[in-house]
Amino acid sequence: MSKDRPYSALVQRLKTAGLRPTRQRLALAKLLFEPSEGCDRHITAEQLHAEAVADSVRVSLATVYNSLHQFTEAGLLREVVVEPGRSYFDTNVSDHHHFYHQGRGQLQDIPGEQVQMDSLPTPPAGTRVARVDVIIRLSEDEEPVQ
Amino acid sequence: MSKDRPYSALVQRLKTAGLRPTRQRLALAKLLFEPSEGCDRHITAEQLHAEAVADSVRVSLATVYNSLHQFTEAGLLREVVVEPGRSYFDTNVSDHHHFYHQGRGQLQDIPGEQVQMDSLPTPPAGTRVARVDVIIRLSEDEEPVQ
DNA sequence: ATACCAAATTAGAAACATTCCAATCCGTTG
DNA sequence: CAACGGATTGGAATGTTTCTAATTTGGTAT
Repeated sequence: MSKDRPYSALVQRLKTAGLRPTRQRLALAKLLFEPSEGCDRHITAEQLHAEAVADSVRVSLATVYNSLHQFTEAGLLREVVVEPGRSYFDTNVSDHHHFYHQGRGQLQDIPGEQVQMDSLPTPPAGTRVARVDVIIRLSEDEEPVQ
Repeated sequence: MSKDRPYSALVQRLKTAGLRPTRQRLALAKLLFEPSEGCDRHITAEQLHAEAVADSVRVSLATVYNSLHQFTEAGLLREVVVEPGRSYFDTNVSDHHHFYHQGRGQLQDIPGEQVQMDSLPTPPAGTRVARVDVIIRLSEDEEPVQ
């Protein structure tokens, strides 16, 4: 009777998104969203696959890719593109932006309200704004505080 | 005596950047910067290579990649990453941002002054801002003007 | 329960952009 | 014009992502 209790929230989340709560999707969702619900992760497909394998979850890389894209389409994840040849998936889907630490290859969230734009251009005719991405690219500071 | 006249500006541009004005680099620079000096191009390595080949320039894809990166390091180009797995190179190196037409896979410049930010977060300790990229992602407007 | 169907998963191949490599070529300098 | 170092080259290698066709699975109707 308590069989699916610990997963019920995740199961519901998947069902609501129109995704069958399969063993693999559930395990991936657990890894993505549970470490602590407020904690925002920026993870690649390969990394998530490695985590799953390390956690003894039997899941193929293809399924990880499929799931990440399905989660993204469902609004459970957000895809972040900051470097060529690799996609990051962000568990934070609220309105926010990113620091990108070139060199470390590391992403960090910036709460939406910390970036205020007081003017945006109007989109070209026949189009509408789907999203605004602000990426603040960081370098190592070569003159540390003395 | 007028042997290198038509190229002198480009030759100078390469030399100033510390790049030997080889046949290949000159031809690529011509394709990139000459179509009309004010016109801003967003081009991939493959596209530039195709243009070169179409223009009977004998140059390998490896050299196109090398040159694009060297031009970028020299500040003659700017690399723009908007979709995973492909890099665009922008001939406009002034302060500006981009519309990205998802679907068409097409970039369009936004003059710097059309995006005004009245607050930016301070970068984490030990880092400094290398660049701020604003990408306005556009979708097809599903309800056109009637 | 059981059978069924559609959806999901899988391993491996394929695709794709990009980088690497070692051999050759070419610009520049003396 | 010789020689040196940088540039170019084709092809192989890399890394990520997508595709494919076969198999497995979850949900539903029986």
